[in-house]
Parts: sequence; C-alpha cells; structure tokens
Amino acid sequence: MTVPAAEDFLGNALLAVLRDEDRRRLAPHMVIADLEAKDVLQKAGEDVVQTWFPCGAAMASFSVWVEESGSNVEVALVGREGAIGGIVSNGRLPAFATSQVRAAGRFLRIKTSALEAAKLESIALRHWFSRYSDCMLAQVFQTAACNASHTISQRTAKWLLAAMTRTGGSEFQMTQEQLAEMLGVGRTFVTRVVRQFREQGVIETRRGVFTVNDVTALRKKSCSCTTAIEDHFDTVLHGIYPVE
Amino acid sequence: MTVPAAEDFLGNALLAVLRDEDRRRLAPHMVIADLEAKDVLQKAGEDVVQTWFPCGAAMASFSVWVEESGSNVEVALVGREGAIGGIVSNGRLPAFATSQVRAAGRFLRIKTSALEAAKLESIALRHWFSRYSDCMLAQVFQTAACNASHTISQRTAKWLLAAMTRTGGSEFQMTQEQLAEMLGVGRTFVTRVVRQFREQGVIETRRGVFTVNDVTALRKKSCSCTTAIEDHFDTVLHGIYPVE
DNA sequence: AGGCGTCGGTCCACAAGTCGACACTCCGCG
DNA sequence: CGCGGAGTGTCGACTTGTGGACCGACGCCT
Repeated sequence: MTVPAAEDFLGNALLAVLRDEDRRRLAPHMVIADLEAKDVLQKAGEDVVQTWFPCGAAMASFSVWVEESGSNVEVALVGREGAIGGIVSNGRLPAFATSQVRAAGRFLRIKTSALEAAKLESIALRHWFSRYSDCMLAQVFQTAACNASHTISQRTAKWLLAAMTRTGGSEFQMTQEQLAEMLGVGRTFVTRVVRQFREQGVIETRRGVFTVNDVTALRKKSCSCTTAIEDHFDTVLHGIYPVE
Repeated sequence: MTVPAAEDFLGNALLAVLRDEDRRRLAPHMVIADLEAKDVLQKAGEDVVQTWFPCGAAMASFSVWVEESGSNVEVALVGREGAIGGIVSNGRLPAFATSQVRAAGRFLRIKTSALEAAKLESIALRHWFSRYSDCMLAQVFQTAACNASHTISQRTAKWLLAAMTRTGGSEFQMTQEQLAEMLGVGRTFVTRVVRQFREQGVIETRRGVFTVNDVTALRKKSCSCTTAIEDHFDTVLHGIYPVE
C-alpha cells in the first residue's frame, strides 16, 4: 500500500503520456500493488470497484466463462499498453469478464469512483481513456474474428507473440493445460502443436514453462491478427502500443 | 432527409428512455434514413463521422476483414437495442470494423461531432452511452469465447436467434454463402447444418431466405451465449434489451 | 419463352480438432 | 526414501469442418 512517485506512472503507457495536471488528479488516489500470477483483478458479476494499470512486464487477461465446457476462455491480454476495470464501463457496473494476472509484476490501482471523479473534471482524460476503450474493443473484435477462422496452431503462435510484446520477455510460466483452456480447445491437441513448434526449434518447454527461441518463425506461424491490432493501436494511440 | 418527431425516438431503445432535455439536445441534429440491406454505415479505416441508431426491425452488423481467407467475419449484430459509430470511439477515430445493414429499415443518424457536443453538456448522456459501450464490449467478449469453443451448428442457431430477437420477425433474406462468411466457415458445411435443421422442422429455406418455424428447438440447438448476453444487457441497461 | 447468373445440394478426399485412456515423469512433501 | 499429485506425451477412434468440383435448378431479365 505505497503511494506512487511520478516515475511510477512511466511504467504504464496510458499513464506515461498524461499531462501533469491530469497526473496530479489521479496520483493521490493511486496505489502500488505487486501481484502474483493468478491473482484476480475482477470477478465476473461483481462490481468494478478498482481499475488497474499493468506496469513494466506485468500482464493480465480477460476471460469469459463458458457454460458448456465449464472453462474460462481468454478474450483479451492486457499489458502496460492498457488498463483493466472501469475504463470502458463507467461507475460500478458488474464486470462481465473475469480478469486475472498472467505475468506477475507491478500494477497501479485506483478506485473506479476516484477515476470517474477525475474524468468528470478533465475532458482530456475522458477522451484519452475513451480512445483506449476503442482500441480494446478493436482488439476483441479481432479476437472474435480470429477465433472464428484461424487454426489452433496459428492462435497458439499469436498468443505467445502477444505475451512477448507485452512482457518484453521470452519466457512464460504456464502449463499446457492452462494454455488450452485460454484458447478454448482440447489439451491433447495443444500438446501436439507445442511438440511441433519444439521440434522445429521455435520454442523450448519445461514443465510449466514456455521459452520462445525464434520470434521470426513464430510470426510466420501466426495469423495476421497481431499486426492488424498493433496498427490500430498505433493510429489511435499514436504509437504507444508496445512494439517488441 | 427528414427531421424526426419525438415519437421516432421510441423506435430505438437507447433513445427511447432519454430524458426530455437530452432528447432535445440530440433531436435537432438527428436525421431519418431508410436503408436497404447491404448499405454501408461505416467502413474499416475511415473516420467515424456518423452514428446510427437502428429503429424497429432494422438491424446492422460489425464485421472484421480477415486477411488469410479474404472474407469479412461478423463480430456483432446490432438492432434497436443499440447503436453503431461514435458511441465507444469518441471523436473522429478511424473505424476498425465495417458495419453494414443486415435487415432493411429505419435508422436515426447523427453526426458524431454533434453527439460529442451533446455528451459534453450532459453527464447523464455520457453515462448512458458508456453503459451501452460496456454492453457492446460484453457482447463481443461473448462472441470471441463462443467462436473459440462452440460448433458451427450451435453458432448458426445462435445467429438466427439473435436476428429474431432484434428484428422481431422470423424471416431473413440471406444466402447460405453470406451466412457462411459471417460465421467465418465453409459454405458446404453450413449447407449441411441447414439441411439438418430443415429436416428436423426447425427452419424452412427458400433461395436466399430463411424462415424460423420452431424457436424452442432452435434455442435448444444454440449455445448459452445468447442468454448470457441478454442477462448482462438486462442488468446494465435495466431490461431494455429486446426480448423475443 | 429462352437465357443466364447466382444459389443451393451433394459427393469426396482430406485436414483439423475432440475425447478418453493410460503411462510416464517431474517435483514437492512427509 | 517413497508417495502422490500434477503436468506431459502418446495413441487411436471418432467427429467436425475444409475445399474443390460439379450439377441442377430457381428466378430474374429481356
């Protein structure tokens, strides 16, 4: 429960570019939180009380409960380019998706009510965050289309790439079963895909750990969805989207 | 190019419940447009100049271009419960998805800049539309998860149901090839699914036309995604989501 | 009436993905 | 040390979905 210094804002791309006056509006309400993988930021159905800004290599995800298969399918990854919580949904609306930490690290946290109050005072703040909303929606649009038309192999590659650009690293703690659930597909098939990638030298795996060796090869195996989204972030948020 | 009367606002659920003062803010800028299927409301990459409110049985969709297959995959259907354009993305941002009319009918149209100006004056308006944004995001979340984990048969049923609740009718003009493209799947397989549905008496088809005969059976064939979304619209927008 | 383009039905070979079963192995724990 | 649980590898039978090809036939146009 530490109050962040001005430089802590630099860890998140949305906060880093704020004007001084807007930063001063938010800063007193911000709290630093260092979180572990699997920590829950918001639960589907519960009110969105907090808004979270991943910093540095921290990363979280949104996932949606699927009745029939009894699993949580991932619909978006969010790193230091974005935020989780009351950015789109104002006020204390119930969250539709669950959000949990995928890569441990530092988050800045603010009460959604405080964020709302600040947005009430600053048009710039409103516009800036609503630009991000637009990007988030675009990201999920692309995911929906991707899930409808691309193979599991392509989507696996896409996931690894997305995680890399966000964390800046090439190693992720995650079991193959978790990955399968995120993608909404069967575990054994993911194992087959992973073996293929490994045999081709693209990745290495240990128990519960993935390591990317050859990014270029991974890009070739992936679909064009990654680039499409990066481009939209670029034009809407002026290139603050993390590139490699 | 007709100026709408107060009662025209009743055709769209988002506009119908506006307070008088907010309606008066928007009304002078609203224009009635009667559109045909396939008319384009916004094109991916072009600025979102207009915002559209489907009225009555009118319906439009968002679709995303998929490089590899060279097709436009549908990611959301919007009827009288919602809006298309500068609702999420403020200002003149480039549209990420293309939107076109799926069911002919009446739309109310407003310049996004005029809408922005009105939102600047009215907190209620801002909050109301941002509630809808949240619902739209939820809808696409669900679609993304659905596309990842449900069969084409289920998704076909879901599409027909979604279209029914929006238009209030049970007949749709659409070729099987169009349906296949929307779902992002092969045409021949859709034909097989359609035949199955038809043989079971759930639907009837003519050249370019679908007719739903047995809604209950269709619901059983569909996945739970439809209900999940309806519930969220219910709680966030207080039950204005069109039910049957 | 004839002509023609689009749409729909069908078949087939094949690829993608599922699901259950089972064995193995790593690793933490008592 | 041995136990046990979670994570992984693998197999095989099966279902789902693809993509090409081809034909028929519906319906619009002149």
